[in-house]
Amino acid sequence: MQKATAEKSDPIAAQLAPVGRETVQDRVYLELRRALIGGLFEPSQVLTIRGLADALMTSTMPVREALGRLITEKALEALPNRSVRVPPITLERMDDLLRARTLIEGEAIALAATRMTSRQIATIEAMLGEWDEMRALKHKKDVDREVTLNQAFHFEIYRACGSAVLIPMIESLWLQSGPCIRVAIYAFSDAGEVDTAHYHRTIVKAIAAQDAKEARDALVADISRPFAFLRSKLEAEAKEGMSV
Amino acid sequence: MQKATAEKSDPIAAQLAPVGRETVQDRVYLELRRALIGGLFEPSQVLTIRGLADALMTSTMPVREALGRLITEKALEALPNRSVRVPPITLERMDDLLRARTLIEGEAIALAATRMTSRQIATIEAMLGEWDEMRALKHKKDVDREVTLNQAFHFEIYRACGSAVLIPMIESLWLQSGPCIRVAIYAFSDAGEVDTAHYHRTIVKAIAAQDAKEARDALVADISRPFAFLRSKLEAEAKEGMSV
DNA sequence: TTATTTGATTTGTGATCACACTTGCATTGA
DNA sequence: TCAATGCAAGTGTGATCACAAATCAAATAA
Repeated sequence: MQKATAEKSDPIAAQLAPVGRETVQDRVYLELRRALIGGLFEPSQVLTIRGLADALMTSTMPVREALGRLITEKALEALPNRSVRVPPITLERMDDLLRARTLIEGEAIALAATRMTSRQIATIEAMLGEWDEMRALKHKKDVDREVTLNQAFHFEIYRACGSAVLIPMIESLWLQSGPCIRVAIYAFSDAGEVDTAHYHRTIVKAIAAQDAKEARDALVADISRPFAFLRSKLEAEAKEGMSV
Repeated sequence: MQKATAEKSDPIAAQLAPVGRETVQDRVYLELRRALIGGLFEPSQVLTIRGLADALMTSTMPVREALGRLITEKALEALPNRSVRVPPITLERMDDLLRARTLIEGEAIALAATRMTSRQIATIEAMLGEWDEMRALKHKKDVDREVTLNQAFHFEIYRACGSAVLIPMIESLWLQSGPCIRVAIYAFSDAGEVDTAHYHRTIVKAIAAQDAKEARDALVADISRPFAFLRSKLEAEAKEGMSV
């Protein structure tokens, strides 16, 4: 019995879960992904291989490969100096990202709206409740939790679209817009919280009714908001920079 | 004068082109990309780091990093055995890829249709002529050249859409559908050539007229064809497999 | 003959090292 | 005082090695 595959005849194997063998590189990659989507790095911040390796308590090898992967999906940027940084925010890039996100995530939610099972719908409804719960005790604004919950809500829907091609593209888009979004949420967290829950409720309602068009519209409104916030902030800063 | 930046005041610097410093890893990555889009690897083929390193005449280091990057953009697939292969063809994946491509490339060409300068339009018109030229001496069917020219034509248009976010996504989609397309072209190269030129002419005409909708429709028809070919081939094989 | 086991080879992963380039700072010169 | 020079620390890249896991083939047992 040298085989690695679990055999039904083995009564012990049936009780054991496969232990999995994820590599250090994968852990580093996923950790950096999490940090980027969560906005833990700020735009234009420069990252060094050895610095990250120290922080993550590994050698440079897994880090450099993870950085390379993040650069190819445009989550990070390779400077001509060969140093790498998280891409800076510009108005053009924001608009570009928003257009791509409405296009692709809109398509994904339209597909999901006609495919989600009642069980899946129940899951995102439960998330709605979790959201209200968090908002109830809003004495401390827990931006991290807010971001995480928002991500979980959206991807629970996207997963249901059934497209193995669209979902990675959406993840890439979130990776790219993560740093921007965090800046927007920080700047407008008070104004943002209320509306987010409202839009999410609209989305759930539309999906429950299997109304693809309504779901898409609600989603577009949801993801457009932080971009609009950020845009107004950037424009204000630009104007201020002019006058000073 | 230690500075690396070219200075206008220096009469010598004005005549020298920057030498550039692309890494071995980049060359390996681009070479593998080219091979994948061109369909030089066949679906389900397994690739080894040391094998590629020998073929490319480098050490394993640049190759493994390039493979990692290609895996993150789904151009290659990491098996649980930790070996990597080019993804196999399935009907579901084909439909998935086609849907994503019509969605995103359709949007890109619609944007390009309203933005292309007369100079850019002249460029793709010239490509049309090149296509006819190649078809004129079709005694030997040069599939490589056909694939290359087709790619150049499409990306000349996509580049004009002005979206730094959409273009890399399109490249990723071509990377993923490259192996499938090559199989389709090989199987139906005789039937394919004529129509390709026709659709490309329609596309150019629509763009020249700045008709975004017509351009999108023509593009969708163009990229749907090889997928439809491949689909009929796969279905035929599946039926054959049933009866045998 | 067929199934299992054993051993040799191949393969991916991570660590370490050498080298070249960049960057920052102190020193030197006008 | 200010710019240019030179040195030192830091950083990315590629090569090589050690190790564990996987694969394949021959040998053995049923």
